[in-house]
Amino acid sequence: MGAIRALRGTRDILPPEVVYWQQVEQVARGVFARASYQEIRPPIFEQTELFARGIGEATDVVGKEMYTFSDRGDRSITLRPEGTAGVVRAFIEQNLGSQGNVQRLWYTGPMFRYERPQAGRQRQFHQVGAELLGSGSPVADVEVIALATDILRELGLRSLKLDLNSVGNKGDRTRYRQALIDYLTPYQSELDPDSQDRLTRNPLRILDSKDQRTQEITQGAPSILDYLEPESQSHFEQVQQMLTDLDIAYQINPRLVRGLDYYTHTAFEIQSDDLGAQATVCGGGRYDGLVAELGGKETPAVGWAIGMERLILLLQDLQTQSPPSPNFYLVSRGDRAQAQALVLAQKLRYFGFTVELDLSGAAFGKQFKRADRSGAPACLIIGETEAEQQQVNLKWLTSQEQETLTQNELFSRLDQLKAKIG
RNA sequence: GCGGGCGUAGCCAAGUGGUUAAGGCAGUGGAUUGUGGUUCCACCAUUCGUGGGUUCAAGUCCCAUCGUUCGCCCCA
Repeated sequence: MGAIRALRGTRDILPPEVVYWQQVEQVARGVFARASYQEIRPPIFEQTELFARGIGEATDVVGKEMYTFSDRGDRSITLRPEGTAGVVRAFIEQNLGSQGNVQRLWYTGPMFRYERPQAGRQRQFHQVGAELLGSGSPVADVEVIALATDILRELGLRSLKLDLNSVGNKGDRTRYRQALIDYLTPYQSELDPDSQDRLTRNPLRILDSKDQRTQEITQGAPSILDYLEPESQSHFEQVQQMLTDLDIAYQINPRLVRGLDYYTHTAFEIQSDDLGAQATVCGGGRYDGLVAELGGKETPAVGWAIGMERLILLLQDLQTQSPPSPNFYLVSRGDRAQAQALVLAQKLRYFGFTVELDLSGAAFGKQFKRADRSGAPACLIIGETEAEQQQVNLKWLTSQEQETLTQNELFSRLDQLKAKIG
């Protein structure tokens, strides 16, 4: 009947689900705070150029998934498809690295990609991300990976696996790329069509093709790990050693390739078997070239992003959370009584209680039913009689005990009630 | 962008071409006109996502479209 619906790939996150989102945000905030990471909030849209240059013109994200439009001033604008480019732009523009010091930043918010929606994949989706700018040390890589594993572990998620790889520096990758092309070319006609396409454009991505024949062929392909310069190799080895020191389990996956062009050296993904095709909960790595690519000083950096929707799917399987119950449910009937109930509610709130006010004016029986459902341990009742006498009935919903006091008496006992309600 | 499944009330659903579209949860009213969590009764879809078609007859078959879901793709 002409009702307007949410756009495809967007959805309303309703209060029962928001509880999980708040849980994730709270845990993430705590982990970040303890590691001295500070929150940054860059804009949701940026010049298209930022993403084109940062993520890479040849990537699918830039090539066919961005929400790009012209604004009224004829600027080409893009809704951010990921968080790193905006953070790096801010880092450069605001001179956050001016003293050569390390910046530890985190962010959360919506991202936008024009894709076919499926479970764990929306057009508007949300990420929490961490970025450590200004350190090329393998310690930084591991610090950052540990943030992600800490958040996931604190949320109670087990049975996630961490895949680790090194994609080396630019030179390493150029040499490996050539080796891979040399290896694959004789098999060209046997590869799946997508992979044939990539052979010249982006051969590394052929490694994570799901096509069976392509997988068989790549089984015998050279490994990037054999093409790392000694320095890259040493970096990778130190990362592994430190992960082991921290008891963070990982497996090396030389076929792990990230889809965004800016990654160098360490690349990692955290995956779950319970998410179907969209198994990656967290992905990230080192991106030493990006700051310079976007016009800043040469600055090493490493970071990751967690997909909130996917994480919350896992969390909902694991535990049940309900929206919080109020301390008091306020039952009232009649104009004067309702007005007094409102005043009472406010005073209780100022004292720190959570209070839900029944606005229905319905029969007491109905209001009690709702009081019960609200989960409040106690309700306060003001009817015509109480209103006249400035009284209130305090009823404990568990024991059915009820007493009548004056409203002033109630206020004088708030400390005592606080102790009782907790 | 490609391929398959699905779309019945706020939610979960039965219904496989034949007259009045099960049931449950939630909701509303009442038994109980100022006291809940149990119980009982009543009410709650002129209509099956939307539009068209086939048929004497369509929720049921066909086409289109929108949405959703699974896979490809992509990625968090």
